[in-house]
Amino acid sequence: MNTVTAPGLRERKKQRTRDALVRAALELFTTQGYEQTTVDEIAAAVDVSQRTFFRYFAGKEDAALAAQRLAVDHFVAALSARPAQEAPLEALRRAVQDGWDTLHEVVESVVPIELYLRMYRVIESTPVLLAAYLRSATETEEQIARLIAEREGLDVDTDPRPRVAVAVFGGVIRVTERLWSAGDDFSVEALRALTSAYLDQVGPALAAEWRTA
Amino acid sequence: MNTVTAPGLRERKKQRTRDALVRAALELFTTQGYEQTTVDEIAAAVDVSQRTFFRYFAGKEDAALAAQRLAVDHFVAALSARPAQEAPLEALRRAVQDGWDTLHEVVESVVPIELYLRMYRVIESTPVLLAAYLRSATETEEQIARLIAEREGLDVDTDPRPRVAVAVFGGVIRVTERLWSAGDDFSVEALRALTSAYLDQVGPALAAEWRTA
DNA sequence: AGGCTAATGACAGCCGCTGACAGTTGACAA
DNA sequence: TTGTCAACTGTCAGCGGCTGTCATTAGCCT
Repeated sequence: MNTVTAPGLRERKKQRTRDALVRAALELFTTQGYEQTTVDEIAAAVDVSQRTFFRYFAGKEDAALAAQRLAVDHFVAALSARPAQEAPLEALRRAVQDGWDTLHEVVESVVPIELYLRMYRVIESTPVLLAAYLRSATETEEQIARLIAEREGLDVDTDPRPRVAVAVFGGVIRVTERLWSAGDDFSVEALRALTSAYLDQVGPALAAEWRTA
Repeated sequence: MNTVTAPGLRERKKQRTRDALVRAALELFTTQGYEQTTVDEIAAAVDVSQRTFFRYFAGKEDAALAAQRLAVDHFVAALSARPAQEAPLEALRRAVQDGWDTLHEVVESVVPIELYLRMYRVIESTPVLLAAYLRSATETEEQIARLIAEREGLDVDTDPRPRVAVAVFGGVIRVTERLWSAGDDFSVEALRALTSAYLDQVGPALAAEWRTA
C-alpha cells in the first residue's frame, strides 16, 4: 500500500506489459493502419491473450491514444507549475511551450518520440480515432478550466470566463494540430511555430473589420 | 435524372423508411439509452431487416446524429444567407439566432422537436456519441471557415483568421451546448440566452487581467 | 406485358468487447 | 521455506456492430 516503496516485481511486470502493448499497438497502427490492425494481432505481438489486452485498455482506441494522453497530462502539469500571477492566457501559452521542451523525456519512457509523432497522423486521418481524441480533449478542457478558475479565485460555475478562455485556446490548438499533421514539416519545432503564429491571430480574427487591418 | 420532376414512388418510399428509422431510433435511444438499444430493435420497430438499416446509415451513431445534422445544415444555410458586408463574427452570431428561429419547421419534418431536444442529453451523456458529434462538428467548422474566407475574399490556406475565428466561435458554442444540456431549463430560449451571454464573454475572457475588470 | 434495375431480405462471417471460471504466479506471514 | 491469499492471466462462450454475397422482390420504362 505504501506508494513510496519501490514497486515490487508484480507491479513492474504489469508496467512492462502495458508499455509493450502500447509500443506494439502504435507500431502496427502506424504501419498498417488502425482499422487494419486487430486486437488479436497486438496481443499476439506481445504474447498475451486478447483478454489481457482488454484488462489494460478500455478498448482499441484507448491503446491508440495512450501516448497522446501522456503528453496531455504532461502539459496540464506544466500549466500547474506556471506562476499564479500570470494572466490566464499567458499561462496557457507558456505552459504549451514549456511542455514541448520536456516532452521528449516523458514520452520516450514508453515509446520512441518518432512513433508518438507519427501516431498523430493516424489519429487525424482515422475518423473513429479522431472522434475519441476530440472527446478526450474536451474533458481536458474542463479540467483546465477548473484549474484556471482556481488560479484566479473564481467559481467555474458562475463566471463564464475560465471555460470561454479555455475553449478559445483549445480551439486554436486543435486547428494547429490538424494543419500540422496534414503538412510536410513534421517536427515539434514546426508545430511550436504554427501554434505561436495562430495564437497571435486570435486578436485579429476577432476584430470587427478584417479588411481595414 | 431530372431533379425537378416530382420523386417517384420508389424515392418516396425510401424517404419514408429513412425517416421512420430515425424516429424509431431516437425514440428508443431517448427512452432506454443508446447502448441499451440494439440495431436489431430499431430495424424491428420499422419492420425492416438489420441489413437494410445499414444501407441507410453508416452505423448506429449515424442514425443517432441524423437530426442534429439536419439542424447543423440548416445553420450553415442561414450563414450563407447573411449579407456579405457583415463582419464575420457578427454573421456567425446572427446566423445562429436566425437558425433557431426557423429550426422548428426543418426538424419537425422528420422528428418531433421535443425528441430532437431530448436527444441532445443522450449525445452529451454517451461518450461514443459525444465523440462522433464532436468529430462531425470539426468538419462543419472547416466548411464554415471556407465559407467565411470566401465572404471576405481570402484564401483559407494562407490567412489563418477564418479558421481561428470559426474555432473560437465553435468552441464557445460547444461549451454552451454542454452546459445547457446539463442544466434544468431545456428550452431553445434557454440555449439562445446562454449562447448570447457566453459569446459576450469572449472579449473579457481574452483580457490580460481579469481582476481589474 | 415484359425486361431492366434498384431495393430488400436472408445468411454467413469477422471483429470488438464482456462475463465467467479455472489455472498460475507474485506477496507476505508463520 | 513453505503455505496461504490475492492478483493476474488464459480459455471459452457469447453478444452486438458491421460487411460481403446472393437470391428475391418491386418500382420503372418502353
